[in-house]
Amino acid sequence: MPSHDLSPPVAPPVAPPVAPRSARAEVLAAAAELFSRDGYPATTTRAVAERAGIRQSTLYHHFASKDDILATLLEGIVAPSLAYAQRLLDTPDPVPGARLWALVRFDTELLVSGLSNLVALHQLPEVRGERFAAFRETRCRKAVVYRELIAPLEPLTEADLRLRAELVLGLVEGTAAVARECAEQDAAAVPEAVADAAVRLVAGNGCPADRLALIRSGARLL
Amino acid sequence: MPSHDLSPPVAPPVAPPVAPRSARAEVLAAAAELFSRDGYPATTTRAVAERAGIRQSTLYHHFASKDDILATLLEGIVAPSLAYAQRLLDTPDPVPGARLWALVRFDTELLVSGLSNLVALHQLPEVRGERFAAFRETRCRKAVVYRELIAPLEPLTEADLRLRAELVLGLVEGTAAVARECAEQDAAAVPEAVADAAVRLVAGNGCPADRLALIRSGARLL
DNA sequence: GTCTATAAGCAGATAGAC
DNA sequence: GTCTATCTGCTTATAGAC
Repeated sequence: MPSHDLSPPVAPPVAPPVAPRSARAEVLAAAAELFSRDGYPATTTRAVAERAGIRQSTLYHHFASKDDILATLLEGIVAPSLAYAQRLLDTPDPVPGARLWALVRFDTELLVSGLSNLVALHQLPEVRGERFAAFRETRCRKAVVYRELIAPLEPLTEADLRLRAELVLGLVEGTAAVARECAEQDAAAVPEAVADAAVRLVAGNGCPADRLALIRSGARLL
Repeated sequence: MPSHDLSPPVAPPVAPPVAPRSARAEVLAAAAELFSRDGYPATTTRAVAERAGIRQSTLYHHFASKDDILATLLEGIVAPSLAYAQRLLDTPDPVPGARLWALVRFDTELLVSGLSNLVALHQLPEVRGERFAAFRETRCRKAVVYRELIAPLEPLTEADLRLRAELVLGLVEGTAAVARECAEQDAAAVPEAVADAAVRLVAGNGCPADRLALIRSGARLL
């Protein structure tokens, strides 16, 4: 006898509209929000658990420690940035400065999109530990990419090149926190403004508006 | 009988070569160092007291709370910056951009001279409390000064002006932490490099090297 | 003003039942 | 995998002698 009437008359359950995040993902999301808002040391594992809808002790089935949560978060956030940066290195510059513009825009967008304070953590004392070596390593590689993108644009000594790359990084990271405050502003405009500023900052002989427009259009090809 | 042989044959004790800092000053110095190095929440009052050469409980004879120490520190650091900024506002620009250059240089020097992380604290969650309202207020006034120094340099909309001022602030604050890492670099050169970068960043039509040299020399008159 | 002693609470992490 | 219960240690801050 066919069992066709045992099959449900309605459509079988499909994925709910909101993705059914695993408990682990729920914890990461909660931690990202709280670490950003209140800072890492000030956020208790109890608060993270509560927001994730589980008990404090259950955290330790998914993560070895509080540090482990932070490290996972940081690595996951920095990874796309580095991937994009590496891709840019393999692409020729359509217009001189276009790749730099694109990378700064990408990074700033990453930072302002909800996790600004989190990425700003790279300069926090907590991240000095062994557990975060991989994260710091990634940040160093970012600095190298910036140097390689800037080098063809300006005749600079090695020291000046390093310095200017660090200035761009400082601008990106320093602006992230700032951007959150000015929520009044069109938040979408901030990453592009930072990218413009970075290009002007790097250009020793100035970067007039028309050349900047050229760079912007070149960056759209990347 | 004269007691002349009771008086010491050597010179009477004079003030020791290192200034005899009061206990309060000692605490502030210790806290500045530790808050900068390890972060505010991670620094215990015990550690501050130990470094200051007193017991933990004795702190509370000089300060009402741990927050009180931080607030005192922050206000003391930001005050000279604001004083200098206000003075600049009362002085005409010898060369367009000279005042901006001078202020950025001053602020960056303040930040890199040992207390970088401390000033970077302004964007930390801890400083959101009522106790730190005065500090936040000061920072806002700094932003206003930057706007007023930038406004005469470029024809900008109100929104763009605000944005560019925030970018300069972000650059200054973001670079501070960075500068510490590159101790290899001539640390003295960093503030001037940041000032150069700020001027280039602001200039919409570019700032060639010769004009920058002019600005630098103009800033020396301030 | 500095000390000893201690209060009162909360942190991160673990044990073990279900 | 999630829970309840709890351990252990450390935190800021206070009380009160000297």
